Order: sequence, then C-alpha cells, then structure tokens
Amino acid sequence: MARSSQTEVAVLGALATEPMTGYALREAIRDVLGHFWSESFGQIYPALAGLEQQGLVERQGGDGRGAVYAVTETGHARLRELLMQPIQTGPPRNGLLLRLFFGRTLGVAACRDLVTQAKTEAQQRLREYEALAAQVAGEERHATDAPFWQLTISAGRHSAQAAIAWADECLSALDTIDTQEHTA
Amino acid sequence: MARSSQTEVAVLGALATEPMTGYALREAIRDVLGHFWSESFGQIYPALAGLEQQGLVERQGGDGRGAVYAVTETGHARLRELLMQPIQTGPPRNGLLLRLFFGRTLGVAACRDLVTQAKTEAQQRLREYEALAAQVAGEERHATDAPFWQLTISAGRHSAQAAIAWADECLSALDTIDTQEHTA
DNA sequence: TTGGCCATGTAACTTGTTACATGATTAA
DNA sequence: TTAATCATGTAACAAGTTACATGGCCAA
Repeated sequence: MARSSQTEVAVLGALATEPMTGYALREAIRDVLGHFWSESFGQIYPALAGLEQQGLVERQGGDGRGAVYAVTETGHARLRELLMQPIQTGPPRNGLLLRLFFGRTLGVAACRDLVTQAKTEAQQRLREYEALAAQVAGEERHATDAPFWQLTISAGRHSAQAAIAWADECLSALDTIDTQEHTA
Repeated sequence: MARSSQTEVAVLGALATEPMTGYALREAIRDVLGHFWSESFGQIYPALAGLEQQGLVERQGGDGRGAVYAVTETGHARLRELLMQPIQTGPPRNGLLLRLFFGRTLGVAACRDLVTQAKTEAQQRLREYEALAAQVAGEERHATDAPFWQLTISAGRHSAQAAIAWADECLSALDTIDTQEHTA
C-alpha cells in the first residue's frame, strides 16, 4: 500500500525491463518514461526501500553502494497485478487553455503569442518523437519491448500533431476576433 | 503569494466573467472549466478568503450566507498580471501509456482492452465537446467570451480525435504483435 | 587536488484531496 | 416534516517537490 501504487508500477516496471541501481532508475524514468510519466527523486528511493522490504525487489551485488536492484518472482506477480488495476487519472490542469478561456481579459495579442509558442513546442516535440522512434527501432536489446514502446511514442506523435493543427485553427480564429473588434 | 497563483487565476477569472457565490464558483469551475481545469472544494474557499483580504474581490449583498463575490478594480489588474505570467506545466502522468509501455508484462490482450476502452472514452468526450460547442454558440450572454471559449472546446475536440486515431493504429499494431508471437 | 558525476538518502515544505461539521432554505 | 439542495467552512491526511547532506570514484 503505502506509496501511491502508481509509483510502484513505474519502479517495478522499469526494473523488470532491466535490473539497475537506484540512480540509474531515476535516470531511466526521466529519460525513457519522461514523455508520459515522472517520479521525483524523493519518491524513488523510499519506494525502492518499501519494495525491498516487501520482498518484491532484491539487491544484487555488494550491499553498499552500486547495488543493483532486480525484481523477484513475487515482484513480477505484483507488477502484473498492479498493471491490471484501473487507471487512475489525475484532475486535468491545462494552463494554456485556462488562459485562453479568459482571453477577453488577457487580450487577443497575448493569446496569439501563447498559441504560437504552444505550436512551436509541439513541433519540437514532434521532432523528438521521430528521433526516438528511429532509435527504439534500431536497438536490438529490448526487441520484445520495442513494439509496445512504439505505441507510446505514436501516442506522443498524434498528440503533437493534433496540437499543431489546433494551433493553426486558433490563430485563424483569433484573427477573426481581432477584426470584429476593430470593425465593431 | 500564498495559494498557488494558478488557483487564483481560476477563481479571479471565473468571478470576472460573472460575480457569484462561493458555491456557484465551485460549480462553475467543475462544470465550465472542467474539461481542462479543476480545483478541489478545499482550495476554493481559502483562496476566496485570501483574495478578499488582499482586496482583489469583495462581497456584495448580505455579509452572511449567499454573499456574492465580485472582482474589484485591483482584482482585474491582478488577473491581467497573473494571466501574463509563464504557464506552469505539471509533470506528465499518463497511466494508460505507463501500462502500455510495460505491455510485454501486461500481455497483448489486456493492452487491447485498455486501448479499446480509451477509444470509447475519447468518442464519448468528442460527443460532449460537440454538444458544448453548440450550447456556447447558442447563448447570447457571454457573447464576447464565446469566441475564446470555442478555442478551448476546439482543443478538446482535436485531442479526442487524435486519441481515436491513435487507438485505431494501436489496435492494428497489437494484432501484429499477437501474430508474431504465435508464428515465432 | 579539484571538479564532476555516480550514488544514497532525508527533511522540510507545498499542494491538493477527502471527509467532516454545520446550518439555512425550499420543494415534496 | 423530511429530504434535497444551497452554502460555508475546517481539519486531517495524502502526495509530491525541493533542497540539503554525505561520500566514493575518476579524470584533468
């Protein structure tokens, strides 16, 4: 129980892919899951300690520094169990849409800037996903995981493309509002 | 300072649209901003009390129950200021993608179920957005706000459509994985 | 021998949610 | 007169982030 079981999923899942140290785990979560998940430093170590106490992971190698954590049999079973639990969705929090909603107060020009910036960021993300997809496709380790990883990358691509299309639509719409205000 | 300024934006913004009671405010945030924002009950009242103390909102009508809050001059200035601050984005947390990433452990069949469910939900959301857009277009109060509100609804539509397209792509891809496993 | 990175943790703080407590008003 | 809804708040808890503290190892 303890820690949000979501954190346990991320930690157990990452270790199931490949045993590693706590430090490497933190980097893997940041770099590999980073596009759709995050765990802060202060969550990972306590979670790891808890998992070890429950016998879901065990240290391999020296007990001291540099100890590599691996998922036990029980740990694999627990992971499967956790993965099948209903997905917990957090409350939505989109700062961009919150600002646009109050666009009358913010002003059309500032709205344009925000949307333009969002579009640029989405384009950047899109390039990152393309690169990531190519990289995953090229690796031979994790070959059995790769098809699943591609699904998550594809989700990012679709989302970024949608953001770009929306931004373009927005910019046209904002022009219309602008015109109306001037001519009214 | 105090409360996260994000909560202040939501509260001040909603009251700027139209003065209302704390109770109505809670409902407005849930029902109107609900697709991209949320504030819990326990945040709204303290935030409101803080804003009143800073002179950014004031009570109109009886001091007791049923008092309507309205944004003051200073409050409008503060809102404009807050809206122009850089957008704070929370860390990403997508439970569906987290599960798919560990799809090898979860199993292809369970992945299919998750994706199918996600698709159904996206279709549902899409219908909600269509209805919402029609409703906003039909209202004559808030006519100057409507164009901005449509932008946020459009964002939801694009996002839902992207989710549906991605889900279809996923389902095909999952079939392929399935086939490979059986033939390999 | 110093700076950077690997490595492990803790403690304080912020944020946010849930449940509880209270009471007025209104419709059945 | 009873249940629902409007209305206002608080307190306890859960979750999550940041900054701090520590030390080994290795390369310049």
